[in-house]
Amino acid sequence: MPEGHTLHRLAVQIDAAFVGAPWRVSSPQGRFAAGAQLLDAQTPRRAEAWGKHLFVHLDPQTWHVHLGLYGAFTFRGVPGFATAASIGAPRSRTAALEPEYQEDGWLLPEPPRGAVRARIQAQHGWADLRGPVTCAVLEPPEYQAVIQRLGPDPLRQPAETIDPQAREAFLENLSRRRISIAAALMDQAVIAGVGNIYRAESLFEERLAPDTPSNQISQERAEALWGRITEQLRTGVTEGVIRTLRGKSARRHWIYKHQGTECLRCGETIAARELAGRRLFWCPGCQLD
DNA sequence: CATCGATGTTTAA
DNA sequence: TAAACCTCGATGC
Repeated sequence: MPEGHTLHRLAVQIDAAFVGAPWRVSSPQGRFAAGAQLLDAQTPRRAEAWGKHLFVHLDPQTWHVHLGLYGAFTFRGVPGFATAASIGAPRSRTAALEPEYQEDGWLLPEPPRGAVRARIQAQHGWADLRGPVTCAVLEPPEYQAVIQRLGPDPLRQPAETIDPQAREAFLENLSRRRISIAAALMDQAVIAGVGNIYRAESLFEERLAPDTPSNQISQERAEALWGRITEQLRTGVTEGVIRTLRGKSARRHWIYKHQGTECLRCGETIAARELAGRRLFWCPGCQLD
């Protein structure tokens, strides 16, 4: 589930579990050996999410992680060390840990299983990172370069409010592009944190046709879309999964992966097609403009 | 046991 | 536009 909500949950959890005390960093798989050596024994100062990017700030460097399609962190430790056992792409649940401490007072970690790019360890637990598309140590100018390419992230607005500046930046980005709204929402320079599921579900709830040119959407509709995405992402952070559909069924989404079935709002058959290498889902019956 | 597919991005053609 | 990256649960035989 690595859309924006996942990374914000991850930042919160890493902050709670690792920030403020020296950590141990290794790369059991070996592909991050040099970076791990730079981070090892440092004290992480702050974890931050921006869109689908995770940054853990040390001094003066920054650990940069992007989970991509199938990256994930798994957490293990004493009870209370971490709330979620795994954050990122789906991972099987593991059995409860039998805590055992080493002579130095640190929890004895289990041997890494599979391809663990990075293991970060605190005194009472650890986390393993598998399958990220990005795992790198950045110097301050490199960090600046990464965030300069990112558009506004709805989850960086103050809690329960809309930041007019961020929303305005989104509107400005839409108006300056001659691409469809479906393409624009996937462009992390337009809005950071939206992926294929939030794209489908937000356009559906706003009744926006995916092929509408982004620069032809009225200010009112664009502001409503920003508000809708904000609400959906915040629900994702709270629940840990993307849920746009409320109700008694286990079904979470209005249209994502429900092509060929009846739209729950208008009864028309939900459609799907390929757009820029990703599946696009929409309802031709009620997403009309 | 083999193959497929996925919430994503970068690079090459 | 296509392929590569890289992991693993789900699916199929």
